[in-house]
Amino acid sequence: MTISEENYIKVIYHLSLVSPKGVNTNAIAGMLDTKASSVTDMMKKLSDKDLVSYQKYQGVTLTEKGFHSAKMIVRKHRLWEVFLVDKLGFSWDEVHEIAEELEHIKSEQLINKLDAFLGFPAADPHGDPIPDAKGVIKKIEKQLLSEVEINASFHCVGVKDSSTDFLKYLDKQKIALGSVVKVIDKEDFDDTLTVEIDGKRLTISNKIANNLYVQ
Amino acid sequence: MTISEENYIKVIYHLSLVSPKGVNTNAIAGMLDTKASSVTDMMKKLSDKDLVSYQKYQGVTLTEKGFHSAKMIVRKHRLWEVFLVDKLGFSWDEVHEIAEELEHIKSEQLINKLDAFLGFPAADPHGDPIPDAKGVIKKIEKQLLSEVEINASFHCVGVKDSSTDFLKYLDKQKIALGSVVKVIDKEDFDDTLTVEIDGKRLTISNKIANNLYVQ
DNA sequence: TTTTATTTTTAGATTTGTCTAAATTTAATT
DNA sequence: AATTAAATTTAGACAAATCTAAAAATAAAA
Repeated sequence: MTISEENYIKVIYHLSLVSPKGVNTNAIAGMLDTKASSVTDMMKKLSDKDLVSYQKYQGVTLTEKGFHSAKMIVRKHRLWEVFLVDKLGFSWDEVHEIAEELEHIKSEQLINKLDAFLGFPAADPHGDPIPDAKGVIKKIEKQLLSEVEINASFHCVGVKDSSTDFLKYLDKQKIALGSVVKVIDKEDFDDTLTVEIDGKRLTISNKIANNLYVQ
Repeated sequence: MTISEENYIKVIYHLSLVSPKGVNTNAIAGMLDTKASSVTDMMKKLSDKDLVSYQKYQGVTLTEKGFHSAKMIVRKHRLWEVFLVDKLGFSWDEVHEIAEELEHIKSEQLINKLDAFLGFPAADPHGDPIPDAKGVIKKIEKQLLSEVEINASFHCVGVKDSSTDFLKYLDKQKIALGSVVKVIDKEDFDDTLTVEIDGKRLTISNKIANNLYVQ
């Protein structure tokens, strides 16, 4: 697979999680910042290689083969992110772009040795699960902070939105994966939350709460 | 720079060390397993980018800019090799190909953090020096084992030939960088050496001795 | 159910890096 | 110095991945 093909497969994988019945041409084009016509061209090629099933105007889905390839790319991306944060000292908002390059390095031996070196981590720095060497993904039990009951305690296990702005906000508020959150109160009008994080009281907008996973 | 451009620059760099007056089109084509006409095309492009100075039929040399780029690529290649051997447990004959891919990852911050993580190594697993962040290369004092005087002791500091076969031969004979070598005798007829390596006596052909650096 | 709007695909062009085959230049040999 | 050989460059073509503009199909609205 070329880097370009891998990028298409990866995007189709992520979009499939939201629309499992078939991914739209325009949606793919939007994610890859390319034109719909380019997507159509590539779908024909990926279909010839039996990585996607594609019928004109009907959207695409990954084949078994394409699904497995996608998970291997995601595995590589997330393992490299762990390496960058845990070993090299990058912060969690700096690693995505570098991992976008590293995920295309080919050697399977490399990624399995890296996995071992990192201690077989279950999740990347944003809390997203890492597929194992066979492609198995252990689902992480989690709820959005915006949806949990009041007066209960949780700990942060992941973010839904990994944008730099959101991650930097969390850093500023000293919220990290593993932090303990107790929901004190929820405002009826706009769903603003009052929470206690690692003992400190804090007010959190619904938009924030809607992007933070807890367990 | 594209990956292809980087590969050309790197090859010109290595060939320049042997022919500093100008590198031949055919020599480049040979190293990159491509055709002379492709090299000519690329030389025009690299010349337009001020990475090489090129005049028809006269061979090419690197400009200041090209020279610096080359050293940064070599730096990345060798640091990744150290990572693969020291941290992931690859053997020294397995790392070249993977490093060929890793050397094209773009982030400067990444490579400097990797350098620090590895403890600012001076040389890669084959004994080749690693340029620092500014491109400075500390020359490693070394001689070929085939050229040293008899009855003196040295230690192995590098290999000239990094082919799998040669490296595997050294592994088999338990010769590693750091091993202590004493030259006992040299056969006049074919320059075969009798040596003592880490205490064990061994007979070594001139071809071997001519690919092993000692200090 | 037409008509309109949106989405998707086709057709043809472009760029990058490569190739083959022919032409040109330089080097080597007689 | 003339001829032959080798190296290098040019010209034209091709595959991969992309684009624009036009055509076709599907979905939405009147």
